[in-house]
Amino acid sequence: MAKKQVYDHGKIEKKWQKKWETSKIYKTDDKTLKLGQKKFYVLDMFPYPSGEGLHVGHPKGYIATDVVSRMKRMSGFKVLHPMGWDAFGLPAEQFAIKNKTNPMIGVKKTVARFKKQVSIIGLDYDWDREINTTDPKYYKWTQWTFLKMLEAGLAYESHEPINWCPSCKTGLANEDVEDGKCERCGTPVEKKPLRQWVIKITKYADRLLNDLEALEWPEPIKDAQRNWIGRSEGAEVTFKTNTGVDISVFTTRVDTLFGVTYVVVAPESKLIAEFGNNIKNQKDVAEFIKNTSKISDIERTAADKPKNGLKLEGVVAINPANNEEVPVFIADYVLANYGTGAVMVVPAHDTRDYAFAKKYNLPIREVIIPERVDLRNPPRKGKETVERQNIHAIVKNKKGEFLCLKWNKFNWLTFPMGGVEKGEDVVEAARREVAEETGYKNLKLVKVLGGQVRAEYFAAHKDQNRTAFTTAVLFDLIDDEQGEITDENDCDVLWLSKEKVTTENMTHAEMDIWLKRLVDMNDMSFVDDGVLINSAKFTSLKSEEARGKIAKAYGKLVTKYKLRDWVFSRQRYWGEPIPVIHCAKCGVVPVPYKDLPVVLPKVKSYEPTGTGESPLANILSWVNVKCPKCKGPGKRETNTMPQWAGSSWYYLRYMDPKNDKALVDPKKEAFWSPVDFYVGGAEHAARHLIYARFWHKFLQDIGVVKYSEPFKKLQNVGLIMGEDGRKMSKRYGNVVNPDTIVETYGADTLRLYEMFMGPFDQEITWKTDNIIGVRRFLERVWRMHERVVDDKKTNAKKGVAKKDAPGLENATEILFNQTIKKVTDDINTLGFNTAISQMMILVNQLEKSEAIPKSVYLTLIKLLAPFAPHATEELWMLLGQKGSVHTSGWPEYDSKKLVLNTITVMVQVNGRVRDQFSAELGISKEEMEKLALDSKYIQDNFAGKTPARVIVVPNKIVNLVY
RNA sequence: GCCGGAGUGGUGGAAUGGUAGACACGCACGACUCAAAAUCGUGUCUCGCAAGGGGUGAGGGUUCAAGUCCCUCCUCCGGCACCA
Repeated sequence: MAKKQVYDHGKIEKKWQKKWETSKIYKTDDKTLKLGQKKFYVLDMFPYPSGEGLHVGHPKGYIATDVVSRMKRMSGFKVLHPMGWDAFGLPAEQFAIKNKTNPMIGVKKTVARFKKQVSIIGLDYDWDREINTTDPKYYKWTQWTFLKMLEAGLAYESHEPINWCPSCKTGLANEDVEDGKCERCGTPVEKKPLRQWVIKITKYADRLLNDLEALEWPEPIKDAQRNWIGRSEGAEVTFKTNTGVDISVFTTRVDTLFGVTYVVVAPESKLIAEFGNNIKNQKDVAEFIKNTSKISDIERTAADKPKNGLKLEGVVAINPANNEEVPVFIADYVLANYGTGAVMVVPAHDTRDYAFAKKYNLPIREVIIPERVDLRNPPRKGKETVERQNIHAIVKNKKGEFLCLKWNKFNWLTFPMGGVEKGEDVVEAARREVAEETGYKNLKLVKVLGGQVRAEYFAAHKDQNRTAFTTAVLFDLIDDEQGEITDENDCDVLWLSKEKVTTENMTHAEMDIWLKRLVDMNDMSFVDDGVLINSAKFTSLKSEEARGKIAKAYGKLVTKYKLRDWVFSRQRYWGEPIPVIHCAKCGVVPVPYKDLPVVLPKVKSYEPTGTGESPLANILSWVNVKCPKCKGPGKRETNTMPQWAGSSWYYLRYMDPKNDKALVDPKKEAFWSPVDFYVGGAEHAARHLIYARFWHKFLQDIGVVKYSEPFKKLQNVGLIMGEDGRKMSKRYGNVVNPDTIVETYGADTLRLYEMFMGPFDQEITWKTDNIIGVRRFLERVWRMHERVVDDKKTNAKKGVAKKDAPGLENATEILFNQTIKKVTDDINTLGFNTAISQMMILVNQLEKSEAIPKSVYLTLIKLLAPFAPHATEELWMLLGQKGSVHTSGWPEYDSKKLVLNTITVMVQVNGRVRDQFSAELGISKEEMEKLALDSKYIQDNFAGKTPARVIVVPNKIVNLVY
């Protein structure tokens, strides 16, 4: 048949890449779009073409989308698989500064290099749809959308302090700050008041949160977004002050309102100025504010976070719940831009407040206590309920044993315990009870073990239900001196080791709490929900119930988000100009739509000015324009947009890349949206993926797009690490260049290897040594073509009828069908590694036969085509097939031929495999059981015995339980 | 601290609750060769000569049966973090 041919990957790959380019077989023709036609939009997160070039980690995602795209095309879908460039931003600008050339030139070069590197891998992009965010024809529509947002009141100017990177000399959005440092250069970020454009993304917070639900995204990414949006429900309560200015606070724990012992205001809060001369220590306050602003965020939020504050002398706030006057502080642990910028402080029930209160020696008032119901002595119906103040005395001797009482009458095991009598404090009461019940006199107080615990139980010795508020007091025993035991209860006094003092052994319902407090002696603030005490008419309510009632009585329920509005200005050159004009008379005037795009002018110096103005401010001929409204003198906005602007909607432009009348033709948008499959790095969870979702929702609101979400299914690519286990980076000298691998092993091998390495979404270490495995596989497939024969011949040889093609032995034919099914399923679920391994299994099997039916081989070639497009295309041609394998149909399997007729049944004894036997598929349960009992192992070991139980799993297992 | 994810041979990894280690790398031995490379074959979790036993981070539990489900803990990775 086919003549002998060597597998020369270099020659083959170059040849087909050229042919595909000229024949445009991957072009997505959309002249004939019909709604309802099967479509598949598969998208890579487009790259920032940096000068560094690619390493082998970069194309992993591109290869995956390529495999999916090719498989879908072969399956008859209309496929959109485009690529473009996200090219605005700092790296290109730094390049410009260094070389004093327009960044456009640098971008052109790096794009060309990038494209070349991508091309040799044989990806099936439709390059006619290539886009570039820095192309004025593209950013015209970025600017257009901004104007629409301005119109909708979503874009506004603000002068509040923002994150400022002193090294990049530009403002940053919250999302661009990591650990208090600039995400790009690592410089600690400062706060700087600056005029800037901000977008009200917070208005979409609820929709961004709720719509996550229906997305087929990895759960961790959805979680990261939920976290970032940070919805929290709470209450706003207003504290009146003696200054006439009210302080409004936000809290999620309004149930603790009666425990407020002071109020704290953020140093940056406007309230400070509003209090004015009421503040008696103005000088100190000013000093404190100055010092706080000097410290960068990174220090302010450093590891152990010391909380600094200062009392505002002369200012007192009134707790609306109890009309109590409480002092007002400023402190650095309160943020101005979350909630109301002021908090009510409840040291007893918040760890931060607790730390602050301890440091400044402020009162701590407990209003929530844990509660337990004693399940072993639950309250009984019909019995009187008595409230009691109790103590539990926990006494430890030098051996570390605890003093306990064994109650003979009730089978109880308790600490010495009892009620607090009039005029006694808890420590006195505890000493008294120990003396009365055990005789021990000499105790040294260690500490009171936190606050009270509420417990409900039945006190059998007094025949009444108790609601006890119990305090535990911890003592060390000084010596064994014992007085007389005066208590009349029949108890034995015991010393029990630590191991015996457990929740199981001890009768106290509060035991788990005591044990926890014995271990962690420091943290005494109780932050969980519980039962209210000291809270007037709300006392005895549970936290949750109390929140609703207290909020209603003294404030209102509100919802807050951690998400902040999007700081949209950059004081840099290389970005989309924000299309507005400032006019002395008319204020902010949008550039008329017909004048878009506002093209970025060429400048001599790209250096950032650092003054808060972008370098554009120096180009007077560009800056000075007529006001479009009054025709008077105006000035262009010189801030530019962040890099995230252009990438927030690029996926829409691929659908209609050359349209100069609209952002995208609605018909095309309706056909292609949403992106069916989106692949990229997990690092974009909180930025690109939030901005893009927001942008899309806005476009939906103004009728540009049809659906509410842009990306239906998202998949993260796992990083490829260097051979040393570290991130691939020039810094570590562990970079592997894909060009070298393609040169030595071929693009098909590289593709197969990257897909075979391991689970697609998992981080994995590159090992050049392992590549040889997939290369050998490819060579075996290649050599096999020499043994291909017409199906008629193999059928004749095996004596099978023609219709039973492909004329394989039964077992092989089953394997063949299984392979078609598994490869198809696995590509759909991104199990590329197991898809390849299944093909390897088939090939290993086919290797054993002398002749391979042509139809079988052609099917194998098709299955392999998405992974190794060049070699398979060549083999397709060598076997005399017409057209391209990539436009041939995707194979289908025979669902009747997925399982063998002869099965192997395992015989288990007590769940462990001991023997096996063969049987016909579909054998009855009874038959299986009988054969299992007849098996050699059972006969040898259990002859004559009847199993206690028999479990039969049809066609698989018989488990005999003896 | 909070929220996620993951721990399986020498290595990468595979296993709808049903034969743990598929597939591949590496290694060992063998065939071919004057020889080597390439290729092909056999073996390769572990203890044991064997029969047999043990084994999926640790410990418990559910089940006829657990890598898989539940609980406690340990380790590693990722995200968020003074968000009231």
